Amino acid sequence: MTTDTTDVETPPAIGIIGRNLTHGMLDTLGRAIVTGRYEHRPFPTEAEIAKTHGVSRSVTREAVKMLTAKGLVSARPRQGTIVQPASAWNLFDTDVLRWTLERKFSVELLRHFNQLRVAIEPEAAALAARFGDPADFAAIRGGLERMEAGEAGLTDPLEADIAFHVAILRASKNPFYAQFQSVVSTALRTSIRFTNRIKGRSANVADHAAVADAIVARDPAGARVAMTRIIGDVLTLIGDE
Amino acid sequence: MTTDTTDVETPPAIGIIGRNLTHGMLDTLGRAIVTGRYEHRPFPTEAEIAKTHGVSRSVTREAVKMLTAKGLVSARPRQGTIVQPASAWNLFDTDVLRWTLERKFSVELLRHFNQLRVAIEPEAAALAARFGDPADFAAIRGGLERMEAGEAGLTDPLEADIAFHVAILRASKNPFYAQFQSVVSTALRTSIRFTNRIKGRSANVADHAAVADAIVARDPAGARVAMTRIIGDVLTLIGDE
DNA sequence: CGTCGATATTTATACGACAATAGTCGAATG
DNA sequence: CATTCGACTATTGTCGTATAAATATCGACG
Repeated sequence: MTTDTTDVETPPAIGIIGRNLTHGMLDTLGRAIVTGRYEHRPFPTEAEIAKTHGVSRSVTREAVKMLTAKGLVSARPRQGTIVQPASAWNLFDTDVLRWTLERKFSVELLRHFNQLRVAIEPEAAALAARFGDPADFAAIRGGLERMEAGEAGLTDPLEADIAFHVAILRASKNPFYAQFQSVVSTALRTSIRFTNRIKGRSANVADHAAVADAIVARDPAGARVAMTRIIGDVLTLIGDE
Repeated sequence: MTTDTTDVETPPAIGIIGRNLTHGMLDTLGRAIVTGRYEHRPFPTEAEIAKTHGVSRSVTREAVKMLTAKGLVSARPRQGTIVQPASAWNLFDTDVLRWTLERKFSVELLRHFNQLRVAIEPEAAALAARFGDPADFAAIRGGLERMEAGEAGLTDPLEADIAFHVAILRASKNPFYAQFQSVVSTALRTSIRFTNRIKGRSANVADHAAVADAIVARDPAGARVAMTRIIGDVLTLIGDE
């Protein structure tokens, strides 16, 4: 009946990943798409997916619908489900971001991350200096103090670093900037593996303090410059510009 | 049976919007959520949605799953579907963006748009100057020429403007920047209603030409400055900084 | 009064059936 | 021989129902 396509497909391993079958299928299919498994092979039909993975067609359909919502695929009757070009994918979706990381943990991806950060974060710092409220400042200062504590090995410096940058994004009071929390977190988490390896940095707490000081002093231009220095350093480290 | 909640819900109007029932439901529910209809009211159960809209529960489930994929809601057994805080929404999703626009076409939203653009586009122009290829340059020049033609009323100057900015985003050769095509397009489309109203601008073709020249001349810094001027003008027009 | 269990509610999963749609291919016709 | 129209078919779209799992609520009991 269904042509024997039980070749290299993921074994009937029922979705162990997510919290339910649908999320498991979503994860499996999403990773397969981002990995490029269906670049030279047609995306299977719903019936085939259901059969090869040992789930019902309902689960399959819901997973495919979620992939559609994330822009990875589109479905039309009779034509089947087709993988969309990567340009149509919603890269800021946390799932897509995770799958992308698992695919290629490359320097190129890291450079793209930081090319984005060098645009976003200085402006975010400037906005934070203009619109941040005392609670935001407290969060920023908190991240900074945890970074200092991390210098002494008391806390995780990476998590403190992330908290610092995320606090600034939130302090910008612009919902679009807040969207970059996941991207920046991911970038920092993956960045640490490289930057720590390339150079014994970490002692940039002073730079971070300069950003915080400028923000609290309501100095947008100063905050922008100080933040640019932080990320510019990272970019030069990984060989950009 | 189901408590009489047929009050102000959207009438049984079967999804006329999308290309099928599921997309119609997605659009209806998404717009309702973004509009804030369920801020002070619990999100209905799947059975209620299916009943009030006259569709099957399968259609409802698939629509809810797509909303989940976009971050608007989360569902747990027995607890029902709950609307997520706006900070969890994927604002860069084209659907969410559209619904957001339909909700509040406010100056505040326009300012948020352009606060994002002032961060993204100058860097995109700089990247385009470094990594753009002849085909990209041709697209940028094409948009510029269409803008000039638009000056004479030959073409739509807005669409030409959009094409110009989108071409630069694509020329950055960074997939994250390419993601902003929809945001920038939307921002420009809505911006025109305000900026044209506030001031008889439009004669900024010279500024755009300066950006294009710098990019083609492989001058990243010049491109960045020139692009900053374009968007800075818009920001001052709408009263920011 | 507190803790534990029964119960009910809601999503999660499953299966089967039919409808709608749109490629494909063949036949009829000019 | 070419062209157009129609039947066929594969695939998603929609529906209804049934069962399972999870968990909030409430009542009973210690």
